[in-house]
Amino acid sequence: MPERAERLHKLEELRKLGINPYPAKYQATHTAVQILKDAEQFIVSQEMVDIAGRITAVRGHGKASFFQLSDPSGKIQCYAKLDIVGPEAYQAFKLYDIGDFVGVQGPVFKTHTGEFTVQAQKLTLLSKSLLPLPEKYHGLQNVDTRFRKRYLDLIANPEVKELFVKRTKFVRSLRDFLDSKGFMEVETPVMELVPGGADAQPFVTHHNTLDLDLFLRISLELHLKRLIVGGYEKVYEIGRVFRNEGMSTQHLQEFTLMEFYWAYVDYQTLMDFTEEMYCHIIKETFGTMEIKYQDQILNFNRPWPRYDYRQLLIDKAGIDLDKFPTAESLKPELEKHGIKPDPKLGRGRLIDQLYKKMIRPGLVQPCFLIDHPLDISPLAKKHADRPNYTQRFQPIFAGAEIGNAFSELNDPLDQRSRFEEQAKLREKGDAEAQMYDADFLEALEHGMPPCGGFGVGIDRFFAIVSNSETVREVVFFPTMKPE
RNA sequence: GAGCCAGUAGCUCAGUCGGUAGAGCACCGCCCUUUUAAGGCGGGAGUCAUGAGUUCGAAUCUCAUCUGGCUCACCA
Repeated sequence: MPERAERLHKLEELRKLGINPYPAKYQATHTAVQILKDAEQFIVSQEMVDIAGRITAVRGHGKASFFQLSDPSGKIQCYAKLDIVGPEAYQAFKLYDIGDFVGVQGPVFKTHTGEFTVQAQKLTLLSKSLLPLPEKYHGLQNVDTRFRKRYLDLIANPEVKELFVKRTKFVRSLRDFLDSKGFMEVETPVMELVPGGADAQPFVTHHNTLDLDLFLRISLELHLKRLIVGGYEKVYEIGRVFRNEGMSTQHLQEFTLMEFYWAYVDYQTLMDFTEEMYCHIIKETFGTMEIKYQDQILNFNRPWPRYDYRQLLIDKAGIDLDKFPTAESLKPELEKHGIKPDPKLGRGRLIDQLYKKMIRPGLVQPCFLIDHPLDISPLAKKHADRPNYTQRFQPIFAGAEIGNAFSELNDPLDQRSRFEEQAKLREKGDAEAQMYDADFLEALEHGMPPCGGFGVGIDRFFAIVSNSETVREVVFFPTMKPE
């Protein structure tokens, strides 16, 4: 690595000049953007400014040099001139590299070509870098390297840095919204004896002292409902969950889920609330309700249409679920549409396959899918007058389910029989059927008030509304195989 | 998990028919005191992803492996 050796040599040279290449602190007075915003005033007042940042470009001219300093606010040009900084400081400056952190103190001026520039009177090395940065013009393109060394991506590609600022804003506006509506943010265990609340395979870990296998949670649901049993009426959690499944542009091994539970309301109230919440955070984050996604515009303005699950399958696929009460009776319908049904799977999964193939891709503009079949909703309350359907909805846009909610099942005996049904599916080979959680059933038997519950994967939601190609783009360090 | 594509200097990329490994940026030396991807002259820098094979000779052809991307299938 010849460049590294060269920089190590410079490091020694700097030390010989009596310069500490790694000082502990620096007190800047301004950011790049602050200076640029009021540059005319700074020129008139000749006030000294002081900024700290990383050198990201150098344009040398012998006894004077322009260089670009980048800080989190943006970048600004600086000028180091032998006559002004003095021979020792200029000699040291020649040993600086692109990538080094420096502090620059001096007045602001305007160059012949009209660029506001800090005229360095004092230069302070704040950290010497030993490895070169990616190229200044093309940046860092290699996706593998961008994800493995995200810090280089953030340095080289400003739009990536901006994307993550947006993500933070997005999550904060979600949190602010829920707080403003009187919800309490809580934290519940990541390691569980029984992972529940979703159809997914868990990661397993081991507790040495107890000699006990534990699962990483796949959802937040069952613990949050225990808190509703405990007497809270409005709780939410934003937390990481883990699913041991395939990798793709739409799936992560760990992702951030938000779930909230609200006592005494049903899914209808939740649906209005969700519409309001989504519109709020989109407006707060992006300042508009019309979001570009690939070659389309998603229009989030309310109200969003609400489509009945059964009716939609009738309209779009010509299949009335009520006429196919068993898995066996439904299989020919799947085959008719070119789906070959897995013999291990139950009626619910078959319905799900049908929906994913026939319905979901066509749902581009924001809408709600409502009243899902019982078979695919093991934790949702039934409709009193239609026991094969549940009080459930999913917000959908860009052909993806961005959220899931229902009137929570609080009948402990019904919940017990649903778990038993899931257990049978597991025995038949459905690895993603839900596990029997006796502790949760006991909690329900102590009484849970009627309650609406909602969950959404933050990463996918944000990936779509930020027009990101993949969900991995909106996570700093997506899981990668070792090189 | 299946198919297709890619991997060459720190970065972005060329590399023809199999014949000594190339450019720009970055880095080093010299020149240059208002540049904007600064400029000029010169220079250093490589296990061509890895491992086998074919060949007098392989970045190039063959096979296997690794990593990534895209498409498809399944999970938010």
